[in-house]
Amino acid sequence: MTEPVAANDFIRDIVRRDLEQQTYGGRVQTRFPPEPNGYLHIGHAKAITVDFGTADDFDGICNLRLDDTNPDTEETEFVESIVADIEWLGYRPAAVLHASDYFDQLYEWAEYLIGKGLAYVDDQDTETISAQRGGFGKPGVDSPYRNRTVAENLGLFRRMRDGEFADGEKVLRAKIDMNSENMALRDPVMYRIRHSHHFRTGDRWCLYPTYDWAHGQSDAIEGVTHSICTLEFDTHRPLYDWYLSQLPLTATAPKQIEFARLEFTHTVTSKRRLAKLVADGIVDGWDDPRMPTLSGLRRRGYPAAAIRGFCREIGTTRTNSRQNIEALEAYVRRELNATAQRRMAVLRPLRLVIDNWPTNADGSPVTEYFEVANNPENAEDGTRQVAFAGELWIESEDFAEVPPPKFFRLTVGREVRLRGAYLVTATSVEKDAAGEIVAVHATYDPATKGGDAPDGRKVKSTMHWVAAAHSTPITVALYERLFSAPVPGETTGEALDDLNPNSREVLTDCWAEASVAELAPGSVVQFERIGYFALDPDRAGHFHRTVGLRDEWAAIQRRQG
RNA sequence: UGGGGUAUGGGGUAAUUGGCAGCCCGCCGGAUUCUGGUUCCGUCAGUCUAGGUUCGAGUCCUAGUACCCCAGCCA
Repeated sequence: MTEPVAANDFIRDIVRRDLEQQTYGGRVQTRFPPEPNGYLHIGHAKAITVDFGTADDFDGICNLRLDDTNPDTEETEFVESIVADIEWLGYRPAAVLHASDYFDQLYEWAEYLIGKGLAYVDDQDTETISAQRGGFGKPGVDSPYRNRTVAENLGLFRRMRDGEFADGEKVLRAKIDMNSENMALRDPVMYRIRHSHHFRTGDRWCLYPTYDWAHGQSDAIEGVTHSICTLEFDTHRPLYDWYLSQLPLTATAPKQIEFARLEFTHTVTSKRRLAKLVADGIVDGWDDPRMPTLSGLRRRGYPAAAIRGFCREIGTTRTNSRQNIEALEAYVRRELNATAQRRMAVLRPLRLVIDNWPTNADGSPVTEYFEVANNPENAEDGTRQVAFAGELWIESEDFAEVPPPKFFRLTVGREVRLRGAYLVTATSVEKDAAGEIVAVHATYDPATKGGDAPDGRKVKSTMHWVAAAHSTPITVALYERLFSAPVPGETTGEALDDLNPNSREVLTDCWAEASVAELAPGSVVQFERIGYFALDPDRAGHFHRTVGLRDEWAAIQRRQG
């Protein structure tokens, strides 16, 4: 699939203008700044394509910066997965950096602000500070500690750093405006005391900067020009700018730009809630193929190019929206149709017996081999040999004793094509004591070898099949969507109660043509007329359903009610 | 409740900055097809509301409405 040209969006307009006006001396630098407290998900894919894509388009650079300012939630495991997922998506950071690299500089700047009388140590607890902050439309009140002297603040702040106080006993606050209509400006907390082990800095610090105090300053230290983030930080921009304007910076300060995050129907994209699915054992881990994490989608066979193409396609805006998950799936199909090899497999087998199939001199059934294209969309993928014999498996839904309207497939008296092999006509059904069909009997027309009738007669259906004696058993995890509701638990924030009980369904009595044994682990194939399936990297013969084919027959049945 | 942000077909997203509302997905219909897949052609359908300015408004003005974000020592 050719990658579409990058959309013209408002972020690129801003960058273009800064380039024209030489705001940053012709430089463009962005950053992708996830907190390493979970795995990256499809929502992050959007941010990644925007951050890296914008830099790429203007010959700039984009760093990965792990925003590791909260030691209680962050782990090395998450850093490693983040690095791997970005690479898988097709981007390479100019550098892998950490906010914790700047703890010393941040501390120094905090003392600088204290020196300017712009920060103070507050002895009150969270609840008190929160109450004093006021509310929407209600002004805050000054902390009784707001007017401590510089010397006193400095002394206290150093003692905070030196570990003389317990968690929560004191905080450092910026002295801005307790009456601001922007809540972010009502003396925000810059540092809190946490006697916690940090996965990188260990026990060196018991003082940790908050997001607001760390983020813009980290951008400035790295030389970021355009700091692209999501919409919820919009009201933080004045604070972002305030900090930078108070510091002794020599270069032009970076610019925060916000855009709408990516959300999907039927999909949770909140790290907190994804973490809960993992913790509750509802999924097998962050990379469970049903998860919307990049590692989950990868295991499930979603091509990175499809995700990239989708993110480009939907553009970058400030409008909150929710994408239909089907739209992403359409991109996956488009990509896979061009790249996935075709194989035949039968998921719900029904025995088809060709009564006039010849036997060898010794009485054993004849085996015939047909050459079948690996991908009709791409001749370079070549062909393979598929065995055919008188006992076959066909899809049970491809036979109907009493055919419904518009049913083109096999029924007694009807001729259909077995793909690449012969035209066959069903003659009778065989039932067990309970009346269930256990086999269908048919005759084949030897003149239709390869699937074409010399007299030019047409059949309405071409079906897939597997020769019983030349097939290999496989298991297939269907992975219907994890949430049946379009917007799972959005209003309550907790409700994961619309979990789809069928999301884990695994079919075991499945047969595929023998050649699937040669498939590379992790590769994605199209089982013809069924869908795309990814071979599990660690379990031979186990397939994850990536996405189904567009299903015209299902649509017809729906229309018929 | 104060502030900030956003509104274009069923879902997304454009519109040369006041000049024919375009594109993608979907839906529906048709053609092709050894996958009821793919491909191709076609149809349906939109500027949040009410006023105003203008030869002309998605775009400008006025007044409303709806939705999202902010009162963590999370990010």
